[in-house]
Amino acid sequence: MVKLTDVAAKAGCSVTTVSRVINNYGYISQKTRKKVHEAMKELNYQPNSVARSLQGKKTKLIGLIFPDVSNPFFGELVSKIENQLFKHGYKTILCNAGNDKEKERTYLQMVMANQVDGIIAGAHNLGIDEYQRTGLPIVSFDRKLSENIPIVSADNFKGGSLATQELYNHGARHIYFVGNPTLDGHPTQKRLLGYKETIKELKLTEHIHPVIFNETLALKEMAIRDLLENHKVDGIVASDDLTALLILNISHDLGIHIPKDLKLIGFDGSKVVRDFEPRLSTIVQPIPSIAQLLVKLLEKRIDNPTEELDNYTYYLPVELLKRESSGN
Amino acid sequence: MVKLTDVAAKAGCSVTTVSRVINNYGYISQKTRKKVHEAMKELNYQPNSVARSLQGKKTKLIGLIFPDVSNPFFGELVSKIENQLFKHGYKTILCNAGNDKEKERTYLQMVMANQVDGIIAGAHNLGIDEYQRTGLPIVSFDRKLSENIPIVSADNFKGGSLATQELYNHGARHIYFVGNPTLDGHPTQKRLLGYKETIKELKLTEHIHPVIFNETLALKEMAIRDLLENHKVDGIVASDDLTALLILNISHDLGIHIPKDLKLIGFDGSKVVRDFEPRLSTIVQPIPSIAQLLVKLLEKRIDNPTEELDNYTYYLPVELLKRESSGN
DNA sequence: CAGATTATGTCAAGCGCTTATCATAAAAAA
DNA sequence: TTTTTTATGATAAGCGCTTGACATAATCTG
Repeated sequence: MVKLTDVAAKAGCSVTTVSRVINNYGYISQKTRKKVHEAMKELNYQPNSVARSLQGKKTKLIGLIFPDVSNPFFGELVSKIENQLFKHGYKTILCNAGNDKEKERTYLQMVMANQVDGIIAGAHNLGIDEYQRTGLPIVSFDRKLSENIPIVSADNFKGGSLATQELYNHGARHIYFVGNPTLDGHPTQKRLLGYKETIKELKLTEHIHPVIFNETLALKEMAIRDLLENHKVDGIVASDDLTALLILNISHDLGIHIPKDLKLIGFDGSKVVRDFEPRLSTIVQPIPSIAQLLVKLLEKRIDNPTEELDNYTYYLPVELLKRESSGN
Repeated sequence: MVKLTDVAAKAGCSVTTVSRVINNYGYISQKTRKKVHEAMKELNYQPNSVARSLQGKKTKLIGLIFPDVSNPFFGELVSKIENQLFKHGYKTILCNAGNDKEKERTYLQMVMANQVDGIIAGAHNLGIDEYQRTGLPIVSFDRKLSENIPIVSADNFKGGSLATQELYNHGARHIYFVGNPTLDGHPTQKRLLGYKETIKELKLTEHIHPVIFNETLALKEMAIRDLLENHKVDGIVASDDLTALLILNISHDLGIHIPKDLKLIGFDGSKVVRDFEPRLSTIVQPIPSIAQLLVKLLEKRIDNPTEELDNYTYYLPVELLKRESSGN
């Protein structure tokens, strides 16, 4: 482990001088600065960030708490966030909290113990206060944690509405909402509300068919099969793309033709799904913008924790991607 | 920030005693141990891991360097690894290196500066020596870095072979390998070798049609379109599932029926692809086992850096998932 | 009850780095 | 040349925690 004193020795100056170069304060001549930099390079010196942190310097670590990167949407989101963070000089500590309260709690403790500079919260198994109690700068994705924690989210309501309207425009009149029916501030709730409102405007009857997120594949398939076989349905707004894909597949098995017999639209629009299932219409969340804004807000909080923001709620515009499945 | 001294005060004992219960050494009565634990709980105390690390204690941080979690395969792999690490008390620092040499290098520096206990290397833009030079415990996924760095990988050769044989069994005689053609130790190379060997055994002619990983979607599509339109082909071994999906889609566009006109098989078998594209035959990598083994080996290295392993190369068995696309 | 064992405390050094203070030296400005 | 300004060094304290050395109680054993 090469350390500060080694650099000083190599550069032929005092540790104070080296520290001055690194932290850029006090008087330093160009000549010594160069000498020091050369010594650092030659020795391949990296200031021990652990020791620096102990002085109260920033750790440049951010805790990312999300459900699961094996889900393509979260995978892409986390990927973009990590990239943004990197650009701003931060390292990412990743937690896949799944729907595991205990794991999320433990991680919260862990990242605190590691003196992270802030947290981006995207999994929401825990209550507000557990996050609040960390005393750390936090920004939230897709769910309101508290008044003073900024929340970034796609315009889910608008998305639900757009999706419903799109199916209607292509002739669907028995339009179901299929997906997570929970009403507890989960992001899909707003999608549902957008659906409901539009259904009302269109003077149609609302139909909600629950397919729970955390269920096994088989149970989800059963629920969908039940819907397709036993209900009069000619349009489906799926709460997310994966559910939509399931519907696509099962329809095919049952000989239901999409979009002739059934019009379908998903939600999320991750790149993977867009690129590799080109038949599926969907509401696209602006993942790169979400990532950018989350990081920007978090950094603002970190640099100035007390400053009030002029806005704590950000709804980023979604986009309707029209493809075959909705009737195009 | 509640600190050790606060706990000591609360528990009515000395810092030494508190430290003794935390680090579990020396003599401690059950009574005091309990008192201390209660004090810690009441104050919601977490030992400052930064300060501990400075004493040379483990940081319990692991650097994960992979191409990109927005790819479903890596998403799932990283997810499983993170879970394993968590079970073993480690936190995960995530780096999506993409194919960016500079970013990978910078991350390597960063994680060193953060005193990580070890690295799991899955992106391979850099040379051996840059990893070697870290002096950290390392395990590698899918590529040989050096003699003394354990490498875990699926049995890609066997996979390539199985895939080819499967297409043959269903009647294909003009079997192409489509994907990354590089020959530099990239994991797909072994898949290609498995294909080649089997083609030879079957007394067929080998055909390799390059579709480069990092190209844009449009260019990949062009390459595939060219293949399907201008070549006599009735079977395709794709180097990975995403390429296979592309082929599936383009075939459909061109009115080529799979599996009647063309038999197709992919590679990777991430859960997302398996669950949501049930038509696709593929060679399934045992992601959970890979994750488990990587973590197990890394921990072994961390706990005993000098101990020689009895094996530095691990090929985990792949599984042929037979579905419609290959002719079932 | 003496001696061993167990339990706790006090004190101080140190992990690698930052930073303030004070002192001194070299260069630039007057 | 004298005064400022700029550049560097020596020294020490401290971030929060660990750990060893040493001392002193309290408890247990035979």
